[in-house]
Amino acid sequence: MSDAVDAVTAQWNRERPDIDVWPMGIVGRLSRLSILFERELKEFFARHGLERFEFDVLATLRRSGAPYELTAGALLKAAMVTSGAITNRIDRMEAKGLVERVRDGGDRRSVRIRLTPRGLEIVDGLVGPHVDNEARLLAALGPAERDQLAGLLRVLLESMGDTSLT
Amino acid sequence: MSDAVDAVTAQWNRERPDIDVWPMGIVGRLSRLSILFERELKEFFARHGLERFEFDVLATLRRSGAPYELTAGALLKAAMVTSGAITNRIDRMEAKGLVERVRDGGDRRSVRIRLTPRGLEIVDGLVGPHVDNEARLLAALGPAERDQLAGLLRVLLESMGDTSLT
DNA sequence: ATTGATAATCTCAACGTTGAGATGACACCA
DNA sequence: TGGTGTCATCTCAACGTTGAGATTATCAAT
Repeated sequence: MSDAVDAVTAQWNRERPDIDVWPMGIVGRLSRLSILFERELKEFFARHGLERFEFDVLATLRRSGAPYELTAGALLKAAMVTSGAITNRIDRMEAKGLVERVRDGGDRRSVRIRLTPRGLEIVDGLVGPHVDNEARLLAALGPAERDQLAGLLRVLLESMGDTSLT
Repeated sequence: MSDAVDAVTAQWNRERPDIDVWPMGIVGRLSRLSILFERELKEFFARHGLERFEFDVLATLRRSGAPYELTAGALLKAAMVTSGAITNRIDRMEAKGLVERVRDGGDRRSVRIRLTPRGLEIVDGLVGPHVDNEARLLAALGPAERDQLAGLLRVLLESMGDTSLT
């Protein structure tokens, strides 16, 4: 079988046989898959009345454990967005009652973002279905292939310096 | 070794041991890698005076072969963006003299976007270095691992229906 | 020929992100 | 205690994309 990227590399081989474009076989597929997955996830969360980024923030807070709060800085690192984006996201989620800003701590520069009872309830009810949905997207792979793929991606992520989030 | 996603799954296992979050090991890494790669590519093209999307359009036209022209529809499918985005991109690239719109064909609804001599020269000089740059990002993988990874990603891309571009 | 359905592109307002800079707070050293 | 550098967050204008609708063209059936 062949996919869209096979067509791309075949074209390059015909037009520029002097160049071995093998890296596109990985980078290109990674990029396209990421877009397609993102679309599916967006659709899934929309069906449950949530924006993609909202679940992302809720899940980051939830998995950090009680009392379910993190600084804005920790959230922006986890989401890989800029500080402006996180401020905006928290503003909107605070207005919807999903999280709240807490400012009592020792360092008054930092803000702690805390899950509200409503936010906790929503994320706890949705993690399971979300994982099931992701599993559906990966159904084409067998158990051994999943482990293999995860392992190869881990090697790359490490080589890019993507370690820890705290 | 471990990466940021290992930290995420470890947190979930502690907080919600009832849920097996293995799909995150793939979807999460794919997403993060895609963002990191995108940043690197953006930086690379900036060093060569190009926007990321500009190279994308130039390369799509170049690899289609002489006379290096495609419809706007073909370009938006290849780039996976909406029609509004492609119109905007072509507008700006036309203003910079990288491509030109040609409207003579049989179907007067469609517009053919053609590489200008300048656009052709730029893309032909940059494909090689671009591929080298991508290879650098993948240097952590050995030859056999690359093939394995490309193959696994192809399976997923096919299962998502991502075939052909024409 | 006329109608209706589909297709390809363009238009444009709404939206979210980026990136640079402002603000306020902390830490260290003199 | 004053000064300097760094840090965490917020502010905001610029920018690009989305998504819906408008426009113009083609095709099939009658």
